[in-house]
Amino acid sequence: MADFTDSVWTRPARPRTGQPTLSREQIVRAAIELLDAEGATGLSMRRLGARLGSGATSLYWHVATKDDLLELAVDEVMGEVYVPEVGDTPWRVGVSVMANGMRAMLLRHPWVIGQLGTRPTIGPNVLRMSNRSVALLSAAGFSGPTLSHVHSLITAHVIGSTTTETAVGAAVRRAGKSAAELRESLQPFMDKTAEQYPEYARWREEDGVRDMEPEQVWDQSFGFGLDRILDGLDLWLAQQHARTGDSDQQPPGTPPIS
Amino acid sequence: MADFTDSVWTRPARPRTGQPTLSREQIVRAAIELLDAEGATGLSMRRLGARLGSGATSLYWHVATKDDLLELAVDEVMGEVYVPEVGDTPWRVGVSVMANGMRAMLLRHPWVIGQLGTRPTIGPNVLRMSNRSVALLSAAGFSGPTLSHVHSLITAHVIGSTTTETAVGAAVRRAGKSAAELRESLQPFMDKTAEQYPEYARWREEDGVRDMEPEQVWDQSFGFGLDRILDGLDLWLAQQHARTGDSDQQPPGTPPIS
DNA sequence: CAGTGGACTCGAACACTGTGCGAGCCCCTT
DNA sequence: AAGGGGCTCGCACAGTGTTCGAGTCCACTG
Repeated sequence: MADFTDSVWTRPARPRTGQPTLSREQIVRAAIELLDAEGATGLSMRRLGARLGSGATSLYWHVATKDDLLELAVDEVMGEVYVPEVGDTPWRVGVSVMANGMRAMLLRHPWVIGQLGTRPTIGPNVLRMSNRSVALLSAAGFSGPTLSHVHSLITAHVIGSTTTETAVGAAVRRAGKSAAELRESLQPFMDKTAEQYPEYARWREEDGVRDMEPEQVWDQSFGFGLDRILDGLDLWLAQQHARTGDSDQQPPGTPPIS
Repeated sequence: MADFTDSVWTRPARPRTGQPTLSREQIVRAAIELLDAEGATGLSMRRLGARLGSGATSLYWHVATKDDLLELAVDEVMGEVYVPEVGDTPWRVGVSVMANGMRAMLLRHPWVIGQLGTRPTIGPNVLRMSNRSVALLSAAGFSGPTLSHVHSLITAHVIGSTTTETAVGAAVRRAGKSAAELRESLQPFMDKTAEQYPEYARWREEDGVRDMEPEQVWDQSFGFGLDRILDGLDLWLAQQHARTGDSDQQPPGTPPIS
């Protein structure tokens, strides 16, 4: 049984010599390509081996198990998200950049979502991100357990909203139609269930979303949520300041209402 | 290829006669039990069949595919979450009850998380929940696309925060140790990486979480985030009211700061 | 009452999956 | 020249989801 202490990250990497034809980095990169192209079900050791021009079981010299490979792949793509250096921008902007960057990355690699619930991510790139995030939030005026909660709140919003977005993305892809066509073909079913759910139906008529690009709607929804969260956090900071009574030193954030 | 139009919910159920030994409901219930007990990897058609005392392939008469079965199972457990009737409580309370209920359900059935990113959930119980939620938010003063965004924001917070929570839950379970023991055994690794990430390390020392029950920390984190979100939404409602100028008619919500 | 058809169960089989094992290759060191 | 370790890979095993066709049983019709 795999102990958590014994994970890809805690175990020492195998020493390398010579010029082997395969390398861990190469395998991870190829795995990511395969995952991007065909989703989580498209990745099998045999197919990955074929893609690399080698036997399937050769991979096991460089990677202990498929699960480890996935963990490596997740951390690798986590490295794609940029988190601003502290002091470069107001904290709201810094957090927004991080959140939007992480969302964009999850949309580029939708298979990551399915991995996040199965094991905690503690790879170097994730830790690097966390480090930056902590710096950002610490400078904003958060500390102790609250800082942790704020970090969780931001990433939870990214993960949560992206989860539902990739879900319908997957459906659209499976159907092989455009999102609009799919909604069209789903219409009769929705009409039928709408009869049972009056509130839902009433809202569906007036939502005024029918003639927008789906992408725009997602972006808007994500941005709206993030803004509300940041507003709520700003409010909390203001209250905290009022309570402790040091009203002379402003936290380096933009005011909640512009 | 499975069209989305052709899903478990749009397809008519098979007509039933006689007293067959298997039923769709029974299969779904057993599947949920298996999933709860052993996680997503523990569910296989053969094992499910064995549990029900029947052949594995008999299940395919009642359920078109394993994917369909999972969809049914997800919707089934979605039915466990209670969403208050509109008017019973202030909207903040109503939303809190819904969010906490959904979180509790996801923690009871951690395998659901892994399903949410792969396909959209449009089962009857989900629709029932959405209907209630729409009613709640509509009464609170949200409408149009914003209402949709608010609904997404709430569920995203539930899904996102539960995702990371179940992730470490899975690790704890795999390790076969308690959460405390696991963190203990992970300590040397964390210490080593902490050297590289100063901010992270500094915060880890002062987070003051080390001697709390992990469950309490999760609860606290979730509650903190939800409160910030609700504050942000209340603020938005207030601004909206100020803008449209009807200051006499208060929305039926508790004030943002008590 | 005989018989026909449909609801339902199930075993065999197919094409896959992740992974362990041991044989073999190649190059570096002694 | 001999050895050994890094590395590749074919075979095999246990298990997966799903298809197909044969078989059972019951309700209805002629």
